Amino acid sequence: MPELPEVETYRRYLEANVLGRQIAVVPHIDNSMVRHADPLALVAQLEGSHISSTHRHGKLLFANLSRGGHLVMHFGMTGDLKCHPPGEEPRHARLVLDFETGDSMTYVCQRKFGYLSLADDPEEFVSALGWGPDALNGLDETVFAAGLASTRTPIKAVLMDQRRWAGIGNLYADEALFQAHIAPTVPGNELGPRRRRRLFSAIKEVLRTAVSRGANFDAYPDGYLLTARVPNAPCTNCGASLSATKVGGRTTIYCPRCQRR
DNA sequence: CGTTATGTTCGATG
DNA sequence: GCATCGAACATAAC
Repeated sequence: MPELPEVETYRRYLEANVLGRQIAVVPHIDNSMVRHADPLALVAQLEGSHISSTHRHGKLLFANLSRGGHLVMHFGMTGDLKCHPPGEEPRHARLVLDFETGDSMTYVCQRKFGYLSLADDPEEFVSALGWGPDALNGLDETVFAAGLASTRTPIKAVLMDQRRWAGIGNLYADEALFQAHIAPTVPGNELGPRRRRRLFSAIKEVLRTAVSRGANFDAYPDGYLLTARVPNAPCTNCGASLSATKVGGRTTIYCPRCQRR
């Protein structure tokens, strides 16, 4: 579940359920998931801390720890957060926090493509990764235009490149291109000002809408590709059969009739 | 058995 | 340096 809207939903979940509650003990951690930090140091910072605030940049979530530092969470393709009674950890638990108040919260990551870390400063961590501004809160049209103008790479691959701007993955790239009526294979530098503006607006609109619905696909508006993103399904816009292909190495679903080159 | 999966990185090649 | 392609990571579902 982990593109920008999903991670923003996790952030709000932390704010609503975990903020200010002291972590008594960390009964389980998968050391192989910890990057750029010492697992023992991470546990040491977690135990006795409470989360005092949260921050998100692209697909990265940061939890400010009261004893110092930030717990960093990346969710890969299969990450999730879940509160539950102590001792009832979900499958594929990679980090479990037991709170003094009684229950627990688990970071789950089935495929282990995500990672955990400990950072002094969130924005320093982000810039060390070389990532661009947050696609929802930090990306402006000037940067967007410059990012497209400088490359012949297919627009979909450009949208997913975290070094240009952070947070858009395979599904929301398809959705934004669908809403903007732009074919995924168009080279970035072939989009004129008009279509570029339409795409910029579509990105913001799609991300805002997804966040406001808690990244729940079932709650997305009629006409969203993500409500029926299946090869050969009828386009919600024109009824044509949706095509499937690969762009940027990822499965891509689009309408060959309404999305123009 | 083979294929696919909401992510990212690295190496080979042109 | 840039772009493209494929493989790799680890695990499950169909």
